Amino acid sequence: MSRKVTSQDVARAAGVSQSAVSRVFSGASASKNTQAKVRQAAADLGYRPNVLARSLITGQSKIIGLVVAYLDNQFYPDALQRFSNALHDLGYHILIFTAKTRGEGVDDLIGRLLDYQVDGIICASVGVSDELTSRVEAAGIPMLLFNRGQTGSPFAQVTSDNLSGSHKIAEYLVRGGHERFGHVAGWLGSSTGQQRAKGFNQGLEAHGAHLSGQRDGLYSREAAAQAARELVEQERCDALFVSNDHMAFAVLDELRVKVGVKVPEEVSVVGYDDVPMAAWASYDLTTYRQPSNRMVAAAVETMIKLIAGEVPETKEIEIPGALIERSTARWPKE
Amino acid sequence: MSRKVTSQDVARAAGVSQSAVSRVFSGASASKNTQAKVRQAAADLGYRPNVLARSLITGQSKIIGLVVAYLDNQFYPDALQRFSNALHDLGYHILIFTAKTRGEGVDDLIGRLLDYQVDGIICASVGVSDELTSRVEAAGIPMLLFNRGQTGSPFAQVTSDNLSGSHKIAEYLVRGGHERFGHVAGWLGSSTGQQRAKGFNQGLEAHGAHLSGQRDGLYSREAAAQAARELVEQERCDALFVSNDHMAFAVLDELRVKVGVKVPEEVSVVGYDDVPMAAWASYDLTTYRQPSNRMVAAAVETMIKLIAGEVPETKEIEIPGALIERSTARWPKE
DNA sequence: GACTAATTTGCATTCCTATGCAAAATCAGC
DNA sequence: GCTGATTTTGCATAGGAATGCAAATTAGTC
Repeated sequence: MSRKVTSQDVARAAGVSQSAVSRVFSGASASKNTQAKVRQAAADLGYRPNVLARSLITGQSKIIGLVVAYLDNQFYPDALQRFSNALHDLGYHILIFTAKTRGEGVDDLIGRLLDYQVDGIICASVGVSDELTSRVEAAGIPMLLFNRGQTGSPFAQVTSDNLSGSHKIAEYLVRGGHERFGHVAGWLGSSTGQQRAKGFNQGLEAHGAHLSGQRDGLYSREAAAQAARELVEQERCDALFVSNDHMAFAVLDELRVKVGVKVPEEVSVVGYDDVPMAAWASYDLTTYRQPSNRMVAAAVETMIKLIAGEVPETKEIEIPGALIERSTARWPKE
Repeated sequence: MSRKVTSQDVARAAGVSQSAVSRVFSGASASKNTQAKVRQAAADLGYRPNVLARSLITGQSKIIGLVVAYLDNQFYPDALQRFSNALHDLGYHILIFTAKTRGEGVDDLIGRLLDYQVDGIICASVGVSDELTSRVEAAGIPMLLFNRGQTGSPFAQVTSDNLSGSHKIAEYLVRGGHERFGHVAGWLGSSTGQQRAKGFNQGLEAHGAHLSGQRDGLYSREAAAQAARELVEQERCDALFVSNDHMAFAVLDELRVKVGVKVPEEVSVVGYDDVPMAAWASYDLTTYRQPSNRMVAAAVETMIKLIAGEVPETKEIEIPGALIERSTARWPKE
């Protein structure tokens, strides 16, 4: 409709030059007088600076690309919300891309992100191919992996203490007096999945126990439910560590309702993440908390530094979590 | 790092003019020969058009602003995912804004959206003030309300059949042989909340029943749980309609675990939305399906039309849902 | 009031791509 | 091979805002 109002229009109305208008809105020096005139004229005309034009010249779009998968896992909408708030407070905005759950097509997504001259890219739980890695590096765009590591990757990463966390879970289950331990892993093609499996294993060994069975739950409800059933029925496990809460809920549904075993009397189940839903009375899931607030804060802080060209002291940030005792696993008797 | 590769660079490398490069990438006419040369040079240099510069001149940013609240209600991440996929397929991208759960500050958000020259704005479950309405209208940016109506609003809107849906729920509960009906409303300051309350009421009346009590659940778990408890303990309701699944889960948790009543033997609970979680075995919630796939499809289609300057035949689109019988409400005996 | 230092201002240019226009090249037809 | 029609190409400019530079204005000092 009404043609766009430009800084030219404001300049004319205020009786100053276009540069003056620009200076007022970009916070550069300007006299009180000009400030007032320009602000007034801008308000009258309904002028707002065109961010796209601005970024063309400053080279800063103030846009962060966020690639996210697994939105059905409550951990991610929750993190998204936090990212959104934190970044908006810093004047950044989020261009969002949802990746297919298994990471194909990510390369294409990121190409499109680069087209938008994003100032940085955050990949939540999404891996990046080598080819893409070099393209992003060549473009000189900071990138950060969230809740996902990648060995040999040049990018920053923020995760929880997957290794020690699952170690502690193993310990907890051993102390709970269980006998046969099973693990419903996250997708073992992901570093996070691998780390948690490794930590759990090491934790068991460290306490003289061992794994009776492990299945890949692929971060999917169906696969996890199936895996749990097998571990209980075939391997006769009485303690299950499920690699994230999202799958753990499926496991609980399967065991309680379909298989018909009592949790935790017959089988203990421990998750990982402590998403809000884990505290809901119907599940009341014993789990390991990934502090998403602190993870997001760290990720944002790091990203801002990277954008500013600083080299953060440490590229791989690990936020410590904590075991949350609830009612799906037998409590150790002290 | 390496300075950005521009169309100039490609032109030089390919031995053609900058305009030629532009034409190749924007699909305008160009000879086979030039096409090949340019494509080759672009590939060598790793050139990709700068979308921001392009949109500056075309006036189309290919960005859609999406304002979303209540991300803890699974309905919205789910919808977000669908929006993302649908819009990406059409070459659009999403700038996402999360609104505080009660809608203050939305005006500010949308101002920032406008700064980015978005081609359109979708507000999911978020109301818009009158002042903002006129600003958006003045800017000539198409806007669409998703899962939220607004009387007298000039904007397009896509909702489910809230009125007839909750009417059917009332009917279902009456036929189930219940005696005292309670309603845990959505936030009654929202049109959706009002409509569902109204439909439920009318449905009861139409079958000779009436409402024994209603509380505002404010779309929050805590408020809903409290409301349900009151309706059961004080109003002795044996049938509850909860205005969305998100609250219904809280109600089930409260009633089963905290209050200790049997669902559906003592109290029936029906939700609204049919989010994926409603089908999970632990809840197995009887509810009314809002077909988010069709709602999103309709929203996207309408938005594209609006952007193209077409006037859609109908501004208020209502997608019919369906009652999903599960196990939290007594089944009517035919 | 004169003279220097410090601010403020405007001019002109830049960021990168798309596009109207005119010139150049290609094609078609005889 | 020539003419006219059509396509391809390059030139120049636009789109909106930021910024280096120099000119103009103001403030500061004695």
